[in-house]
Amino acid sequence: MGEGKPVKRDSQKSARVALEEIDRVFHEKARLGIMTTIIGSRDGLNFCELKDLCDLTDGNLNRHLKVLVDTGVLNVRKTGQGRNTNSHYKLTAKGRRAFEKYLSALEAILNAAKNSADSGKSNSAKSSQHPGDGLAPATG
Amino acid sequence: MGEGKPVKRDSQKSARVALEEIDRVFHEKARLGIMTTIIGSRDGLNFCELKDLCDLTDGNLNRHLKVLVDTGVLNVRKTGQGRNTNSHYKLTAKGRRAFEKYLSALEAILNAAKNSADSGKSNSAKSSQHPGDGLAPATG
DNA sequence: TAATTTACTTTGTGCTGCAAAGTAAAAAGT
DNA sequence: ACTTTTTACTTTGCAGCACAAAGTAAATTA
Repeated sequence: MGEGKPVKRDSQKSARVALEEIDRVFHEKARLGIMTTIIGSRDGLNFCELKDLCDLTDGNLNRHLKVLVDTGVLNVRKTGQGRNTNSHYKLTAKGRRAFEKYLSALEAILNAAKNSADSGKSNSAKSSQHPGDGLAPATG
Repeated sequence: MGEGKPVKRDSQKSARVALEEIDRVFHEKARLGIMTTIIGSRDGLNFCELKDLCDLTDGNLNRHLKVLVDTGVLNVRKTGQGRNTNSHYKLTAKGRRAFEKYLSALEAILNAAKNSADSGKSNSAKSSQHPGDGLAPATG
């Protein structure tokens, strides 16, 4: 027993384990937005709806969707041609599972960080109680 | 006009707002690890400690620390020379505030995503058009 | 004192995100 | 009818970033 701060060490460890579960496919602003948008739609969304909801440029959205399709997170169904093209994107079962795993990892990191933030904040005694939800702003 | 799912829309909206608060400086695996590690230490950590705790290569750690220092998130204090160099990194007040803001944004997105995931779950996910394609488990 | 180790720093490369430009077809204007 | 505009994407080019290999400086060991 030489450990002074078991709580902090625990946080670090779980954060590190969770960090390994962070899937780069999801850990990207634009794609995180796409996923958060599409995961709530039962029947998927088409290009234009996504563009509108995610506030991305055409090319940018297209690229990220391609990544998500190529990794099997989404599937596409394209109908029509030219101006009438409709590309309908939908979450796959694998995609959902993978994303939920990512979310779990994020949650673990978040909790670890909040916990650590608490313990590292004060300059003197360790008050290891954490406010349930909001992160208290730093003092100075 | 004509929205049927207020809960989902709410989630999407808050997720989108939070997405804008996602600071690229923190939204990167390695740096997230560094931050999560260093935020729990009252007096900061030196290069070697960070290297050990974050499991990063020298060059990689150095680069990310540089980014964090250059953006004013961390400050460095270097003593000694050559093999005796000791680079001590510590969170700045600004850095702490910024990181806590990032964490809050992450939390909002996480909640929105979880919320949306629940509402979008029911009948999708089973019928993928491209089965069999493995989801790359990007663990590296 | 030559080789090794420690504690970083610099350099090179390949990938990724982003937006501008391009394409195809329908709709609108003349 | 035919030219222009709009819609719905796709392709291309570039800039920036992450990562690791190689480099540097000094202390320690053989």
